[in-house]
Amino acid sequence: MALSYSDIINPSSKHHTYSRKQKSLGLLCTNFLTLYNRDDIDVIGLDEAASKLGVERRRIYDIVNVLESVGVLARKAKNKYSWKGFAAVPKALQELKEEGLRDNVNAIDKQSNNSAKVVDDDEDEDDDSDSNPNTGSQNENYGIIKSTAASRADHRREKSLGLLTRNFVKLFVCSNANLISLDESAKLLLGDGHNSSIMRTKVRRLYDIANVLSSLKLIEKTHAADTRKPAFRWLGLRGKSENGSGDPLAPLESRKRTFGADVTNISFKRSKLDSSVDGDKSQSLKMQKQIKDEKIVTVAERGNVDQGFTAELRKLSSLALLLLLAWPKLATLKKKLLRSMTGRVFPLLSVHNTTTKL
DNA sequence: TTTTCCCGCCATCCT
DNA sequence: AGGATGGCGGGAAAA
Repeated sequence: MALSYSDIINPSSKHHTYSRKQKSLGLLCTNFLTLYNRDDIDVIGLDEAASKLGVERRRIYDIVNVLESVGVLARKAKNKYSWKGFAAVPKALQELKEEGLRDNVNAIDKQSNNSAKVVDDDEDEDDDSDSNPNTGSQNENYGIIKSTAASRADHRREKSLGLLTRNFVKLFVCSNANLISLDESAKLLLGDGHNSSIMRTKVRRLYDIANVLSSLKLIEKTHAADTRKPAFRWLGLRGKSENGSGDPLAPLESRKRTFGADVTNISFKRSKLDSSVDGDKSQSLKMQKQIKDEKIVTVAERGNVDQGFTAELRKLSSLALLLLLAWPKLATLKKKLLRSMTGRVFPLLSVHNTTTKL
């Protein structure tokens, strides 16, 4: 069979031992896509997907939740999702953008109570026990956040992978920063001060999300321009302008379907494993990332003045915006700041970015 | 070592 | 009750 070994770059691969790479969420998502990204697909059954892809149900939930957040899928019923395809992504992103801008803007007058939640939150630190924290308080979040009814135990939803995904995407879509590291994200999506434990967990989730978003080519992993710290760059719908009917996602790469690609994930347990049969697959090579080398954060007009300083300022302002977006408590301060910042020292920060880039 | 992040236990949310 | 969902974090493969 196609024996393109799991990794072209693995000459010394003795007897393949357990490899996380072939079990990654990203790969699973890619396989999921090659399996269902077709016009004649309507509904997708979770069990069916799980067995076809050779993974346990649990993993399907993981990718399905983020795919749904971006519009590629829509939950139809129990165990059933409908395929929307990449054609639905632009709209979903647009909505996320509006939603994000809206509810950080509608924080206008809220001085009465101190804490508000829009992005995400958790409970108080340290014990405290008993007595449910929130509840009674008159939440001011007007609509937007989807769920119309605030079910009591709906507290769970607030930590869902889906919500996290949407908020993560909002960070990119609502600001002009297109490069951000996961722990910055975690910090932004969480209040700044938090248990390292909470943070760690949040980052774990972000890794999961980032992997499938990467598979979708909505983001790409790189490194911060200055530091070597890994970070993710927003790609959005690349090579998709106008629109012409259909869809298409494939930015470049006009390859048709990938025949012979084994879409099934071999199921080796995490420990040892025999050597019978090869489990290759590796459907097509990754795809050349050829996003040119864009320098630092966002484009910005090519100034030739204090390049370095300007870049730093930009980066700073971007982070500041993100922080503000994620921290509704600072509504008032935010307004003042934006008012004074906009169109001046931070020209590229004008909130109403306009033109939906994506 | 640190960074990634898979695995699957088990709490929750539906039927 | 029983099945569908999906937090959550241990701990091991990858840098």
